Amino acid sequence: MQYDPVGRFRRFARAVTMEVGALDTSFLGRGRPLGAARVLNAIGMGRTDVAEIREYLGLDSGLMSRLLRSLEEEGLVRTTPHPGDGRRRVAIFTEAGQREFQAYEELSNARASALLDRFPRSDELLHAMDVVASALGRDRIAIQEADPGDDAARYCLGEYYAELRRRFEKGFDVALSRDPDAVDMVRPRGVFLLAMSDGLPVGCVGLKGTGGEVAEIKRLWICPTARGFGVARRLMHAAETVARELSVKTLRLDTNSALTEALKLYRTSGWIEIDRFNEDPYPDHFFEKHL
Amino acid sequence: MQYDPVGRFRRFARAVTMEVGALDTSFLGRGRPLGAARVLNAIGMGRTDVAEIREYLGLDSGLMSRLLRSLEEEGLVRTTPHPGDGRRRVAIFTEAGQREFQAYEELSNARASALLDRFPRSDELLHAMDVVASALGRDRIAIQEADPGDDAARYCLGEYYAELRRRFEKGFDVALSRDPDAVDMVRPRGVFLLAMSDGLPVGCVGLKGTGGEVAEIKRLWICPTARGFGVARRLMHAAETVARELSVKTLRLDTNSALTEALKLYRTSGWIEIDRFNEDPYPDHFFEKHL
DNA sequence: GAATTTATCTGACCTAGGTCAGATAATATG
DNA sequence: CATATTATCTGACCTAGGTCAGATAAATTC
Repeated sequence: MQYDPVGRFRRFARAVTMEVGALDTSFLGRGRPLGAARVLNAIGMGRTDVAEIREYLGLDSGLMSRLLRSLEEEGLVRTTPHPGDGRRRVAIFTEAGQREFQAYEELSNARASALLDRFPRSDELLHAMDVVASALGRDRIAIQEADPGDDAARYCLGEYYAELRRRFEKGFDVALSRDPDAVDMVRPRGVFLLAMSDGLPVGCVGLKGTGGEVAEIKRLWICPTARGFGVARRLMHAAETVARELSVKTLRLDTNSALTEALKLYRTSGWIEIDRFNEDPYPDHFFEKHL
Repeated sequence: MQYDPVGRFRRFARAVTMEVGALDTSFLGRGRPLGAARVLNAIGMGRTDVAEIREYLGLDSGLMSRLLRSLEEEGLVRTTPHPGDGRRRVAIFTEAGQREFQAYEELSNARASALLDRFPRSDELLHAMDVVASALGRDRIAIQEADPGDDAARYCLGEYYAELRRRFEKGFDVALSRDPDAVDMVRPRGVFLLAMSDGLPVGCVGLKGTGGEVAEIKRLWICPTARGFGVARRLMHAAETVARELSVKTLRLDTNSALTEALKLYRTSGWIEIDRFNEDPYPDHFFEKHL
């Protein structure tokens, strides 16, 4: 039974603006107005180009200029001309700025931690927060290349194997499967792609190359909270683009009929079902696509 | 596997301040500063006492005064002296004010609706929002009396029956159970209590009286998203308080061993297990408490 | 009944945030 | 090369939000 969806959504909005708003305005508390703190934070997040910060924070150029100046006067930031374009400027932290940013980070982490500690069933709460954040941030999910050995990549692979164990009737043991060597999923042989939603990995796919004209798609996984937003399609598309760059002419993949969403995706995006091409015990469907 | 809880929480905070912040500042859009709109909204939510609004919005008395004045000048609000206390003032809507508040409500509803419509699996999203809102709003859950025929009460009872169907081995059919007459759960014979979390009912309990010195506790239910916050204990405590007001000396209840949390609650709050006192097919445990 | 407390109002003042119209210099376009 | 366009900066100006010190009047306490 649905008890007034709009009312429930608005209750949610009220609850978070009360609690989380406090987390946002907590940028106060170090004797600096919110605007300056936000710029400091944007720089800390790796945005150095002034125009980029300005666009990200939605600021007027005049205001932006003044905020940067105040941070410079505090000795937290230095601005230098952009190497390739003399009109632009880039902002970088001084050592004091780096320390100040770290102080904000620790303050934010401590608050978040304290808030989480207050709740029983915090894993359920975190899962709910993931669902909400993935939904609200669906338009900001970005595809990026990663090393298959990175923490984020290993996290995705771990979740992927866990899901196979749950969904395959006989379970899943990665040792029995043909586990591709990591080097086959690193350029120039292949690539490993992650879908990142504001810092959280929510999907992955591997392109396992051989150095020749045939390569294989492996390990396509989307976090349950990020399904339905077209992330799989974007990951596959990005993998195909890399394959073309690496002069691959034919892509192959195998999958299991328990993975119904994946099967549907392959069938609606130009893949053609072919005969079994390996002796892996888990797959029962095989596909091919010419680039 | 937990991928950095604090990071996940902060990702959530960023996502909602982006999306939901827009919903908050949407109080703009009718040519009125946020402060005035928030006061208008507070009045619309039933807060008429000026001091009460001031405290709710956390405003300085000077600012509050000016905001009220501006709403008066717009012809949206009238202030009159408080009937019982000449220092206080109460703010009430004029007809134009009522219309303006309605306009804000419709605007907010439309935005919420549009935002929800963008998502597939919106029931999953709403459930996640309920989990988050219940957790963040746990300190604002209020117990109130209600008529067992109200929408909110019927919603709780419906969820309660659905849960029994799921949890009892043989299912549950309310027609086979001794369904108390509604009048037994209305004063002066008994009472029906709801736990409300910012407008959403998240729990209930019935006190079914006979007019005599013995009464029964029925229909204790807590919404899954609100469990672990002590709501059941508060509901039971409130029901006992009403029972004492109604001169009840002995409380009884029956329950089923599938409802483990309830059993645990009764055993740790002064209830004593007694022999079966009715022929209802579902319960297998019976308790009594002397007030 | 005098002294204190409480709720509201008023005027003076301040800061943060934001807009707008040029100025300046570098780059892109014809 | 002349002419746009772009990124930033500067000064002038404005509004919203908020603080503070009294003023006023009603209620409470002694």
